[in-house]
Amino acid sequence: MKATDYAELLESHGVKPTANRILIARALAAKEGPMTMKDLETAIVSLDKSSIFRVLTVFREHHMVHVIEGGDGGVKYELCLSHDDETDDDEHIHFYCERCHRTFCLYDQLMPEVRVPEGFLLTSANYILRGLCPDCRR
Amino acid sequence: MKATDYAELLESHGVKPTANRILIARALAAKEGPMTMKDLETAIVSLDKSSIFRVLTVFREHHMVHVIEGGDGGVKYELCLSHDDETDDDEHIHFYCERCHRTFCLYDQLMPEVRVPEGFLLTSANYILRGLCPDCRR
DNA sequence: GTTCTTGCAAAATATTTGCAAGACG
DNA sequence: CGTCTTGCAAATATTTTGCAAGAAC
Repeated sequence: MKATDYAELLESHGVKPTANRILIARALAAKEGPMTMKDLETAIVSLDKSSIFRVLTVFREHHMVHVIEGGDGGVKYELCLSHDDETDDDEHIHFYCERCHRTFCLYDQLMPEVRVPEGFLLTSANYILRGLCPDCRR
Repeated sequence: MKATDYAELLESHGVKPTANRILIARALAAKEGPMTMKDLETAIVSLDKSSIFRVLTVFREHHMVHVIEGGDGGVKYELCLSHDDETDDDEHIHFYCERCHRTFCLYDQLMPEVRVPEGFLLTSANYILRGLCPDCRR
């Protein structure tokens, strides 16, 4: 993907495409699987963590990223490739390995449909499995 | 539930039933919905947070509690009423309200079955929905 | 006495904000 | 100019550990 494509992705979510935001979107896209803030700090040394934090806050508000939690207490972010500014779609299940602390995307396992009780408004969901990955299991 | 019942619950998970552990199990059972460490610190002023932390660590290791994440980055704990020392069962879905920050238990929505890829070993799961609760929606 | 548990203090992490300077239009 | 964004520093919040005293067996 080119920088201009990221600019378009940002705009389609109603986010002004600044240089830093494109950088961060790019870094998120480059990595297979979700990233923590620390991952991003390591991947983009030129940016301060507060800048990363604030960009991620904007991304969250505009549903540019999926927020993944449930592994080890930390929050992870994954670029959302759909263009919806209101809700998170294209979400999938993750698997967190309790030994090596990696998070795997189970792309083919979409969020199971659930019945939300009367009156609740659903905007996003987070389904994470925990256990041991093939490498750590043996 | 009486204190002796909690002692039994602890023992059935292979945890020695000390006074503090029973206190914490009791506090977890008393509250509708999962609790954060802070909730527990507030509920049991007589205990130091490090003690609570370590008790929760023991509980986790012995699958005495479900670890709920995915609301606001914080970790929440919920007493696990089954007696299995190896895996978490009786898990259900939660709903986190992004405005009032409460977490609701959807007791009737059990964890949807998912197909775990070859080689992965599943020990627990965490499915949390996010959005607005009936009170905050209006 | 040996081992496990607890409380206090403090370290280590992680998240979030204030503020002034800079970029953008 | 006026508004939005950024970087640096610093404040908060949270989780985790060291260690000595106490309890359990």
